[in-house]
Amino acid sequence: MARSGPKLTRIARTLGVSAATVSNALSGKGRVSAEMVEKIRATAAELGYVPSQAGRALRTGRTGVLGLVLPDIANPLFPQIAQAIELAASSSGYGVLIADSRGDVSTQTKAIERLIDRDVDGLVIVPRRGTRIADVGCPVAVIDTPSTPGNTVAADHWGGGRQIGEHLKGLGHRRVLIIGNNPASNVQNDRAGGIRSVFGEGYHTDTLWIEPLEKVAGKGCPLGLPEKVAEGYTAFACISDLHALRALTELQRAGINVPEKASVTGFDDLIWAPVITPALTTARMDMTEIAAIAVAALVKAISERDPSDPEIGAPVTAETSKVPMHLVVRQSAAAPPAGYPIHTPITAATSVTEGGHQP
Amino acid sequence: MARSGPKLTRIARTLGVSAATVSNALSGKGRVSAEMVEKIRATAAELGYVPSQAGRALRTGRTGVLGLVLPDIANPLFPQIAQAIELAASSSGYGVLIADSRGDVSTQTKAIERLIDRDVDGLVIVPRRGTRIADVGCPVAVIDTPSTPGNTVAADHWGGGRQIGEHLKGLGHRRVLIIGNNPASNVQNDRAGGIRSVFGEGYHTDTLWIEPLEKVAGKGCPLGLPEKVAEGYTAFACISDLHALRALTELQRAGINVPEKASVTGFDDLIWAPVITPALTTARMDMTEIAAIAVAALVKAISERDPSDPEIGAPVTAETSKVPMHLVVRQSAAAPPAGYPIHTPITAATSVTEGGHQP
DNA sequence: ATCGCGTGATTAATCGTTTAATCATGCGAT
DNA sequence: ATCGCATGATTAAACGATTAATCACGCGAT
Repeated sequence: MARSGPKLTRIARTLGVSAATVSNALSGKGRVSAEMVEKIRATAAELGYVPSQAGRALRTGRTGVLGLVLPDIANPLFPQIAQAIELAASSSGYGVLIADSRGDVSTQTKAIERLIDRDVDGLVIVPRRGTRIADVGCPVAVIDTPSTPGNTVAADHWGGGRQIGEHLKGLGHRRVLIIGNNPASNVQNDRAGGIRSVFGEGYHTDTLWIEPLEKVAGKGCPLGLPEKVAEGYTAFACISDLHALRALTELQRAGINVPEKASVTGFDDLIWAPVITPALTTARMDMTEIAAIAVAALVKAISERDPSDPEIGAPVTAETSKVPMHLVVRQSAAAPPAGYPIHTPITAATSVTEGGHQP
Repeated sequence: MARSGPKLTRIARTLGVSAATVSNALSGKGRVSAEMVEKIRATAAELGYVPSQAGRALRTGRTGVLGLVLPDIANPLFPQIAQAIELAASSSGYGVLIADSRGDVSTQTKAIERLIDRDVDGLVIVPRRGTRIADVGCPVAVIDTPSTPGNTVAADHWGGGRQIGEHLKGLGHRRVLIIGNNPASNVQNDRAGGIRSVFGEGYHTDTLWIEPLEKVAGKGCPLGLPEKVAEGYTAFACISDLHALRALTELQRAGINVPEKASVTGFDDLIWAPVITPALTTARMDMTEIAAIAVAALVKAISERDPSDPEIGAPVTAETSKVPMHLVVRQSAAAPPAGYPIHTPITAATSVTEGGHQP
């Protein structure tokens, strides 16, 4: 779209100088007298001049656009990510081009290619489960989990898991069921691992993976949580608010009140977490921070890229970094019910058996 | 980012022809012999040639990029919209640049400007509540509700409301409470209106707007639904799944089982609607269809735009169209409890006052 | 007086593609 | 034999900005 706005030469002509001078003045690069700069700035503003990205891109090889690739754009966490990235990018003067890589890995690859073909200056990729991003020809920042090797920016999912775990432990829970979707996801594994890590001797944790279960029982099938309660589980630590919601409604439906009879926690602090009853206790990642780091790394890589004419491969990458998660305590997790430790495990942790009695 | 790929001239040189011929062959525009076209196609493919968007954009004034402006990117419906638009756009050869207009109207205006400044060929805008989009200098498709005047593509929210209403009425409900967020939203108003429209004489509906309520009672406050049940309401028709979720958890928590003692319906079919207990009955809009229409209209407007050199104003627009919604029947709505019609309204008006007694 | 140099601004080339205008050529019709 | 014309390909001029190279000029130092 050729914007209506005036061109560079228009300003130049208006002031009787050359286009080069105007360009220099506006970018502060060449040698231009202070007063000239002032005059040019003024008329540029007055005329509402906006440089043509196309012209600039052609000359400089920079489009000022970042690509954002998402594993499944329909992911409920997506809004947070996109919003944060867009904000960070636009305040650094970059635009954000999106691409959905729904479906399999090949779709992800194609999405990346589409973006590259559109000459993005860099990419932010939230990879599909277990995907490793191949070297594309431009700077890439991957948002996944710190345990993923290489150029990754991520929330400290493991640490978040620990926080949830500590919280539950502090409340007095000894038997907790971790509920996740798929163990192939690095993020989910880290979260689950973090939770498990705080429950040592004398405690018991088990993990329920939904996807495999649904393979046999059908999509949207009951998770069998009331039975778990009967088995002595008092807390359900879900790897995502989505699962927490599912668990919570299933329990309440069965007359098992949350948090009186069972505690439920989530992850991500999705938009509805605060408004359900009981409001959900969860762990949130600091997307603003993550996005800021990812974009900053990208911008840095992009600007450093220029000198190296030979753009062979050289997928400049963001540094690895780890952003802490925040525990959001609300009402869905509380102390386990009074007469609870009927089913305490016998084995390894005898101590356990002792510890968890009486009201 | 100057892609590694070969330039147009590279192909030209390889075959010993001029760049113009290659361009013509690839675009099928000028006069090129069939065999030449074939040869050029072949080597282009072989060399992995991808045209430079920058070069093309500069010459043609077309960037091949559409802008997507969202009222609140954090809106849970956003993923569906973005995904659908991206798909439609990319299969028409367009890229999608996003901009978040969170916050007030002025932010929305700025977001639009940012996009325009980046030379998008067209815009898809999901406006903030009650916003009217000013004439920007490029084709615009607005996704809102059919009752919004001018160039709009939208789901038939009113019709969706009617479907929900009919469903509830068919189930035997006579007193239904409509729950929405804010009456200033065209979409919400239409949905509510559609629901109301099916309940005539002998029925009673009332509407609860959450936002005003929270102004005084605080965010996340209880909606007081158990009291409403006591007043004789048997169905809660929520304007969004978000509200439905809130209603459902509040009711279940109070021991009012859904759908046995009260029915709950939503709108939008958000991702978790099928997995909660009971699974949510809701009305879904056909985003794929809506996106396809919006993008098609935009693409048409863009291509027709060229001849008209004078690009003064002329905000070419999408035609108004209305896409039907789909009722998704699941478990959260059923017939009202047996001994229920104690409180059946007598006359339209008085009924209200009377209606609200006895448990 | 001249050389050198710093300053402020201009020239001109370039990025890669498109496209109107031009040119060369061969062939059928007058 | 020549004119006209269709065909196939080439030339060259944009598009709008950036930037290396160049230029004009005045001033202080030799």
